[in-house]
Amino acid sequence: MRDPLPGFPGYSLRRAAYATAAELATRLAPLELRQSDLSVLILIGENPGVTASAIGRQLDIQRANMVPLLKRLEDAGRIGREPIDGKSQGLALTPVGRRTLAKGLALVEAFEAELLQRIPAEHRAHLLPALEALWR
Amino acid sequence: MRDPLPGFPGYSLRRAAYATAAELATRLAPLELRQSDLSVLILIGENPGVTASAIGRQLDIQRANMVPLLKRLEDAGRIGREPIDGKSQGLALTPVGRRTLAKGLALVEAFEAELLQRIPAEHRAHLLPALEALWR
DNA sequence: TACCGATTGCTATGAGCGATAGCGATGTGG
DNA sequence: CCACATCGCTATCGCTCATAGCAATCGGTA
Repeated sequence: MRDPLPGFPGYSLRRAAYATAAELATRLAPLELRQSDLSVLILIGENPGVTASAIGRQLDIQRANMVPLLKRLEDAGRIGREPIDGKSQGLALTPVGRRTLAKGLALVEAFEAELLQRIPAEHRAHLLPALEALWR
Repeated sequence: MRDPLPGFPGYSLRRAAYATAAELATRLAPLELRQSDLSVLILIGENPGVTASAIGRQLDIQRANMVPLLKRLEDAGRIGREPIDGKSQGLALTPVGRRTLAKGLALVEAFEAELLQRIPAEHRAHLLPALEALWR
């Protein structure tokens, strides 16, 4: 079948993103961890005491959408909240959260390394800079 | 805030894909055309008489999800169906569909060219081959 | 100090895309 | 001829993201 779509960088970008996201999700599933959960855990781990709003801004997740995400992490005993003042709360990992983060991070790092391996060597180093130019 | 995520190619890939998809969707909106609609129109335009199943296989869209998509295109008078045999139907563009395709395609090609321009010249040519290695 | 605009966390809701399970009808190869 | 694959379809669900609105609180300024 004639199909000009793969020749479009934007189309290939979306297909590649979907394919890799689906594969990562499969690998994270045994940990009962979504990609969004993990990215939030990573940020909380690196920045103990951050607020939900600050994380949302960093990851471009709307405040409204942080609510169920954080509730899920809290219900799983992975994060704790501590009031900073009357309206803000600082987030931190629990011991369980730290273990989950360690497992998830190891998994992701292995996966990311695999992705790079799939790319022909001569193109490999160019991917990240090219991608960053598209969204940062 | 400390944020190691952009250093992961997979993460940057998803962010870049989302950002560009959102921008393209905005540009297609005035045509009342979704990206999935346009990709299907493109394939039908290039392959008059194809079946819904064949398009779904090519684009990795489940048969079940092709149904509302094609119904939308048909309701908008953009495609027509003609029975091939008792269970298959060939799809073709209507004159309206051809016009829509031409507009959408022009828009997409301009957008894709813009995307490439955003990428520093030394990385530009490497993006497509690197992406294709990740999903094809 | 009193006030007003900005911020925070939240509820409710909808759109878009994708997935699965199952169904009746039909085509096709052994 | 018949078993099996395929086709188009219904129904339904999950995930991600979006918007609108709300009460409470914070912070800078008059």
